[in-house]
Amino acid sequence: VAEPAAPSIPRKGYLELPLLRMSKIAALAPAEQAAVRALNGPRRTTAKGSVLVWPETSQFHFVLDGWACRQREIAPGRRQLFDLILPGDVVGRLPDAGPIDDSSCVALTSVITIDATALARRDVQGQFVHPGIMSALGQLRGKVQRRLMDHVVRLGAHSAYDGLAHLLLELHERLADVGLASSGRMPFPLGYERVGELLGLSEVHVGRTLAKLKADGHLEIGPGWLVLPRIDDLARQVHYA
Amino acid sequence: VAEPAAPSIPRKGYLELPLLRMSKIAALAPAEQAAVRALNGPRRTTAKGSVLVWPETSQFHFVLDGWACRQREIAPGRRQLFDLILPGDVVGRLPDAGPIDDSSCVALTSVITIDATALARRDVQGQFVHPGIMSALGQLRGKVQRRLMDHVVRLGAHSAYDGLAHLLLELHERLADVGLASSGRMPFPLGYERVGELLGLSEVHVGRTLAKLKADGHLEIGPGWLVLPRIDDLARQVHYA
DNA sequence: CGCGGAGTTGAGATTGTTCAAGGATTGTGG
DNA sequence: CCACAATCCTTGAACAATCTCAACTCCGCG
Repeated sequence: VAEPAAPSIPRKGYLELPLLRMSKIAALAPAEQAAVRALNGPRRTTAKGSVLVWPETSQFHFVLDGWACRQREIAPGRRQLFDLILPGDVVGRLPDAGPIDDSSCVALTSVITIDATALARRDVQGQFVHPGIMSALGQLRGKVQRRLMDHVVRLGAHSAYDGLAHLLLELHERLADVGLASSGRMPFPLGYERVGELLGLSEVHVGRTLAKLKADGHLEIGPGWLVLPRIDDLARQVHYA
Repeated sequence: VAEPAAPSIPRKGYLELPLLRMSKIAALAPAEQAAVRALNGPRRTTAKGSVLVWPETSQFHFVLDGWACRQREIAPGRRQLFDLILPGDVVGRLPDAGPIDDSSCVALTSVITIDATALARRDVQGQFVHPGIMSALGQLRGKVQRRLMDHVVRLGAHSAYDGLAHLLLELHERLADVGLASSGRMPFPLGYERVGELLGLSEVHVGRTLAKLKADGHLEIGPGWLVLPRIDDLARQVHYA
């Protein structure tokens, strides 16, 4: 039952993803849009399972393709995932970084990033050359914290069923923001064990709960993708957003 | 079995608490310490159960006495607590506030606060008059995010027993920082239902789990206070930071 | 063809919840 | 000083959610 994945973005259009992400927050000036599109540093590929690292000289990066996560190792082989990092997201040490920006960032699939430090350039007065971009980046950091709070609610106050539904709905929303998901269909490259590490559930129970979602007609799933066929119903049912 | 609570702070010494909190992060200049001690605005008392609010003109406040929390209402009568706010902590809208700074802040006991906006004063060049204080406040905001991450770990990766132990150890550490706890003894004005709302547990299970901690010789508890008699053992046992 | 990873299924153990009732403590008014 | 209500803690028993272990399937890949 192989279905096509979500719309794929041509390699040369990758930079549209962070642009879309930022534009969802505030309109960028044409010059700022051009500055993003003009990024032409080397693209760095991080293999699935590896920690994302960058040279000391760089401050932050855009994720152009692939999924990663923020996580903490609790014990050998046991970890808690805090947040997922999706195509179009920003990683690195923004000015005023918080602890979450410093937590280790691990590739869950093969991940392509590009250095975006150039966008933080300042003029001779010390003002940002692209204030709109810097403001958008600051608000993106705010969204990370907001998601962390949502995650606490999922873990503390939701059943496995509701928490899983919330997670999928949140991911759909984030992917839709950058054009990678629409009308319930989205890429989904995570194994059940990773989902379990996000939600504090065992791999087996993730499988059973997903099966329940399927049985309720709320989910179709295949290798690397999934569909929420009645996404509005589901959102209402679990009181999403 | 009434035991004395933790050392009480005389009313006129309340401002030492935020001072201690900030000093744990970075040494403040003598002038900055004096500026904190010189705060003399009216003290505002918020009744247990009420939301903490402040006039529009003020930016942030010190909590001088009492416990409060960050929380979100999930459904009527159902809420998730994100973090506790203890004496000496800062609340309000710092510059660069994140979503958690905006979340509703509810008094869990009677709470006394004082306006500290004056400390954010700037000179004619636009520089902060008390840069050490502002830097400390920024790092305190970072600690909030760090605690939010710890909370995710407690909720997602810990058993009730371990999570509860972690919570008590964290509170002891924070209270000890401002001189309100030492060698395992600390004030503890929370009911079990509140603890349950923090940890995503039912009130009944909180009671049973605390009983288990008592049975293991790790906890003595009374009205408004508790003792962790073998705090180092406990910290080791549950792998506390 | 065989192998390994990922998903599924079943059975039993554990953990945590719910409901309900009983005891202790505290504050209040008579 | 006592009676009363309110609140919080404790306990028991039945139930539900989730975990663990283990076996089995399915599929992609060398």
